[in-house]
Amino acid sequence: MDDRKLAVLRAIVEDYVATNEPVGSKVLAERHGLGVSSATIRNDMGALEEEGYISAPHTSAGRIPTDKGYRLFVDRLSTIKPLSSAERRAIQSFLDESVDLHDVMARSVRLLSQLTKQVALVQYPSLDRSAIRHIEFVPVSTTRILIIVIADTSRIEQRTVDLPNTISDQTLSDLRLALNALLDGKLFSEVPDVLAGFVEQHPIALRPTVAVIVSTLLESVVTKHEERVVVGGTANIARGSRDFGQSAGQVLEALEEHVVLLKLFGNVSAIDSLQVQIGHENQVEELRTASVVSAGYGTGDQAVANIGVIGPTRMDYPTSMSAVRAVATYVGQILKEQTGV
Amino acid sequence: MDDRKLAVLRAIVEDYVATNEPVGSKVLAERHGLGVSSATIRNDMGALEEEGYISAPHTSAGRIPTDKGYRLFVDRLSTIKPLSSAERRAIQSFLDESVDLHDVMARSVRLLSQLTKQVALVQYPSLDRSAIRHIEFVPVSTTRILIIVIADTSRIEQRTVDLPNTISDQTLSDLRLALNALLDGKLFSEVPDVLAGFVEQHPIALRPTVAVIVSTLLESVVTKHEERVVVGGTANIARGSRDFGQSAGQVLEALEEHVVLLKLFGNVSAIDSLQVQIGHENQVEELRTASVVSAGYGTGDQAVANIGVIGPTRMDYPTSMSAVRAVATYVGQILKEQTGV
DNA sequence: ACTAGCACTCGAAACACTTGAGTGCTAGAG
DNA sequence: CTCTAGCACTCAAGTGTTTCGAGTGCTAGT
Repeated sequence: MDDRKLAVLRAIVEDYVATNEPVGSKVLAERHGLGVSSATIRNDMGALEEEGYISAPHTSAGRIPTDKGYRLFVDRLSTIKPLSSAERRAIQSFLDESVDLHDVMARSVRLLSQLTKQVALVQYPSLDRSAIRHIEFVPVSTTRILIIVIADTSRIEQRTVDLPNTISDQTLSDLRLALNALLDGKLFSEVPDVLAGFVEQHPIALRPTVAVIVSTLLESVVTKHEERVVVGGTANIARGSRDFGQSAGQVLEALEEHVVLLKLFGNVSAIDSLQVQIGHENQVEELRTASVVSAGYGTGDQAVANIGVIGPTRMDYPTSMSAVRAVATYVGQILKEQTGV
Repeated sequence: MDDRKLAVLRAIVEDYVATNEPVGSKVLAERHGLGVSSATIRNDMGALEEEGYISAPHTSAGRIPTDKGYRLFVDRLSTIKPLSSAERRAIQSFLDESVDLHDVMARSVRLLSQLTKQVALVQYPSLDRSAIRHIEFVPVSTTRILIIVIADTSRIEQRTVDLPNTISDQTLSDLRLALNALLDGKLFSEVPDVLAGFVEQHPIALRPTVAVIVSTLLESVVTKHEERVVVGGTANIARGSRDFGQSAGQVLEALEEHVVLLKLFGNVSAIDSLQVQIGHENQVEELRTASVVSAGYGTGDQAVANIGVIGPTRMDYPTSMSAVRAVATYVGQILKEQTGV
């Protein structure tokens, strides 16, 4: 593809993102130093339109990039804009103040939405990728206990469970020791295998009780564990209200469905790998006019969850990408500091 | 005040809430069975306007209620519409499926926003009103532990802390037992008093370590504990976009500031007491065009936090009030079931 | 005390008209 | 062969004007 045509496309994208107005050949020739006249640019634009990279809302308006145009821009024309060192410091110090996991999540989402002026999405560390650090039983009454599972990613799950029989403090304590010995450091996904046969190792009188505890444990770590996602900066949707037009409500609605958000992220992407989904490329019907920029984060070399932003396809990709990458990196670091050895 | 004038006011409020159009004397006479002609109603409307209960956007439009008008309506003219038993069952069964505190909060906020078509706000149980159920230490490395505080309201706080010296499992266990013995059942607010002098009871060699633990504990339960609030149904703002007009963005923005939300709720209100703040009555500058309906909830006779909805002053108060009350009651019940004895 | 009738007001919708940015095409220059 | 200048054409958006009608306040009458 012609070099100048690419330059024209880049100029169109950048101008449109900056002004939110369809961009015409004239301003392009004047303000973007392409060194050719508007007529020449018109020819190139014609060709670009032919090939599907740009389109005109109507005859007498300028051109706007299509999803395909943005895709080419992201893939070949843009360089991820590095953050200023002041920004980096600001991010780091803001996240450093977090006292616990919720705080880290809340601060990241706020940070990201402010940096990008988009809606930010932050997924809690996925239990599928967490290991057990500790299990605790807290007696609530003689036949009722609170089971608490602490993951190495700082996530804490709790379940209340009613026991068929009363249980002594001593037995409970023994059970706790036994389970911790077995499960400490094990991945959540390994738990069912490790616990196979565990119930049968106990005296018959105790088995119903142990069975209830084990099944609740299994339920909380494998079957029914939720993926949690935090959303922030929804006000940014209303702000640039032109972008989503009438469908702003639909977008907001979709963002309330956490299932949708997870679908949007797809699988947990590898650490440091930026993923960009433009417009129709994402999996969610209602969000076909939106783009998602996401990255995985994690404490080691393994990613534990995703983080990202969602906004109109007309988005400042270079900035969003660098912000997402930076925040993902720092969140990983903080988490490592808080939970690591 | 004249009975008929009150009836007219009620009709205006109900009609305006239903149609979102300024209501004129004619439809009022025709559709609300007041048994008098439009001219008579015009006279009454004139009087009501004089007294500040309604106002006209412009000469040739109908009237709309003022904040003062809504206030009178809520105080004297409306009866809280009871929910159908089907609705009650639906609420109960939906909340019954919750597995833990987060789940209860998430489900309540969703439920409330769907029932009222407004933005729902649910505050996590306030730590100020919680007591300690259990404290746990999980060693992360030889000089680093995770402190976990479990409240009787199911809230769990965690902090990672670096110790000045290594600590043996035995010492840690002793410490845990001692602290639990001291603090179990104590209100968070009582903790500082109870722990006064605790450090000094330990051998000098241990004191730095104990001091760090105690100060972190204090910090997490008193100084720096957050009030957490969940917001849901923000899409409802965009939906009836006429209501907030251009300022929808501002409203969304305000709702992202959790400090603002707490200010909005004010103090935790008593259990079962519905509170209604109309328009300018609330404490938040940016939300002067919004009304808040809230109630306290709790596991016993003491409320532990607030729950409510926020929407335009033009809101269906009877429905909102009954929904808020019902959800508050059920949330209290569920929490009691999950945490209680 | 209520109602019928009437003149008046003023926003909203409809319409015609103008403006100007942007286009495609063609002919000519380098 | 590539670029540029010029020109006729299109069409959204803005502007001014007109019409329409819902709603009002007032007055006279029952």
